[in-house]
Amino acid sequence: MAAVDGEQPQRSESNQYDQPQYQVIANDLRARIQRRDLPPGAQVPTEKDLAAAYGCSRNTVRMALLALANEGLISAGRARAGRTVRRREQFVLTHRVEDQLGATRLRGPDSFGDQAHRLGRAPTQEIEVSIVAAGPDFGTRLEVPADERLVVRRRVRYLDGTPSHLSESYYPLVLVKDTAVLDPQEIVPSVVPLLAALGHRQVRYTDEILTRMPDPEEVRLLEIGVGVPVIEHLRTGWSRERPVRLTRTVLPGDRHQLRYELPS
Amino acid sequence: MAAVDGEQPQRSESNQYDQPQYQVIANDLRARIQRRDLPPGAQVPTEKDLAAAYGCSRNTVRMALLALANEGLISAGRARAGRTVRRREQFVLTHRVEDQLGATRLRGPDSFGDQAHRLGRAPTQEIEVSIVAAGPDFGTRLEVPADERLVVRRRVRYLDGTPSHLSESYYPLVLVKDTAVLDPQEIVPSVVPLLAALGHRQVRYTDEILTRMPDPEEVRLLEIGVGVPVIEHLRTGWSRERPVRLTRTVLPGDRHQLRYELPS
DNA sequence: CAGTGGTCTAGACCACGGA
DNA sequence: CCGTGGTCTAGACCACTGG
Repeated sequence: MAAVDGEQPQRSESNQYDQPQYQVIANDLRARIQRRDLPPGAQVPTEKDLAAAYGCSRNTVRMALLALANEGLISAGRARAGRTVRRREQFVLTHRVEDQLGATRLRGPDSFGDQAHRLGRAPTQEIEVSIVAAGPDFGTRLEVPADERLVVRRRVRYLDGTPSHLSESYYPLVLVKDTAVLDPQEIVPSVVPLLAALGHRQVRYTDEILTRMPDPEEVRLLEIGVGVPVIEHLRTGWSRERPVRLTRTVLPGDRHQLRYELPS
Repeated sequence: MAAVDGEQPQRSESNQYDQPQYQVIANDLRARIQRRDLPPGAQVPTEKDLAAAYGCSRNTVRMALLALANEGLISAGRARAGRTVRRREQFVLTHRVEDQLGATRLRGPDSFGDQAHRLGRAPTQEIEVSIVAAGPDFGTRLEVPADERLVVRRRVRYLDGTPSHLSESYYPLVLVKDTAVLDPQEIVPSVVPLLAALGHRQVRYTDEILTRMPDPEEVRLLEIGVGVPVIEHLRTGWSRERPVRLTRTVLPGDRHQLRYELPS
């Protein structure tokens, strides 16, 4: 069945709807996964076997498998271990916002440690503090010029040694100069009361939530699999006068969800 | 440079960090895009030209380009039109939640029409009503058995004729039997006051936000490009006694974001 | 060590869309 | 029309990993 000479590579053979063969294979495998014929954790047949089963070349099978991997349904192969059907949401970390009974008790993504402990998992983190120019995106949100200097506290958080998520907080340098914010240590209880003591009490905030595919840096830092998107969560905190902090959290989509609990 | 006989396919030639060639090419192109050497909307060089430029086969170039497409950075090719650098967020639809000054004025994703008009764009929708079994996921959230029957109002919304997003609302059939909820028309002002009139006033709700890659059905319905993840937004509405509604919204990640504005 | 998936080649034909 | 990307083949070598 080569593309040699006068032999068309069977379009419309078992394929009345003129779909490429690799998509037919992908659809078939996808259906087998969804009807639990191939349950989560199961071995996907080897590329060679699939090629034999569907009567096509290994590359065609690979196109199907890569498509499924990009949909997040199966893992990439690891040599002798082969591919497996991906397990759904092993450890979902919930980022909760509550507003209970008039008492505005709000817990944001920073309750990470609490939740980890409640799940019986050991949270660790690496903190890195630096000073950067705001740039257009962050400058707009913090209402400062693009060349304004910001303190950024970047943390990679881990659960039981496995990367969980990335969280960066930005503060205008003028607001936090000569404070513990510049110290690359955990600030207890958190930066919010520290800002309040400096006269910048946070009275409201805005959350923006987007999704996109991770960049290679994030893939490396957070050990994100093929076909797994991330949630980007931007929280801008405001005092009565101005925005005082911006937190950017990047969450691998297969291990996290956000949750808001609110009165109607 | 084939894999013929005694000739290793140049590992470690211009490549001291032992990265596959297609990743080197992808990294190079990614850098050119990020530094606006290839600005949004620009033509990506043809596969043939890239193969010549990098001295490799077209398939290797294709692997690099497919990787970039899966990251959402470039479009798929359309014959003579070639590939282009994808434009960022053409029309971002904001789903806002506000809670202002004690007066709990909350606007959810259902303010779609309002926002569309404010943006000067024409919203349309297709509504489809059916009755389904709850299943485990929806059953748990609505606190009903998995075989409980639910009314589902499914709508595909469009802006200026272009698919915007998918929104499905689920109601236990026993709560809404013989009401307008079963009528596949827009309910004015909305279902929430209708439920309230039936004795199921919504007093709080829970939002769950996840991200994943779209399934082929969603790709087709919403015309989602390669490498674009979706946001799945689940809102469970509660009366004083029980959950009364569940809304599931699927938003293509390249055209939407969620936004919450809350007091601290 | 045997076999897996990852990478890569050098071809081929096709549908499609811009000029 | 002609060149583009989409699909497909039939090979090859390699790194890695499980038994």
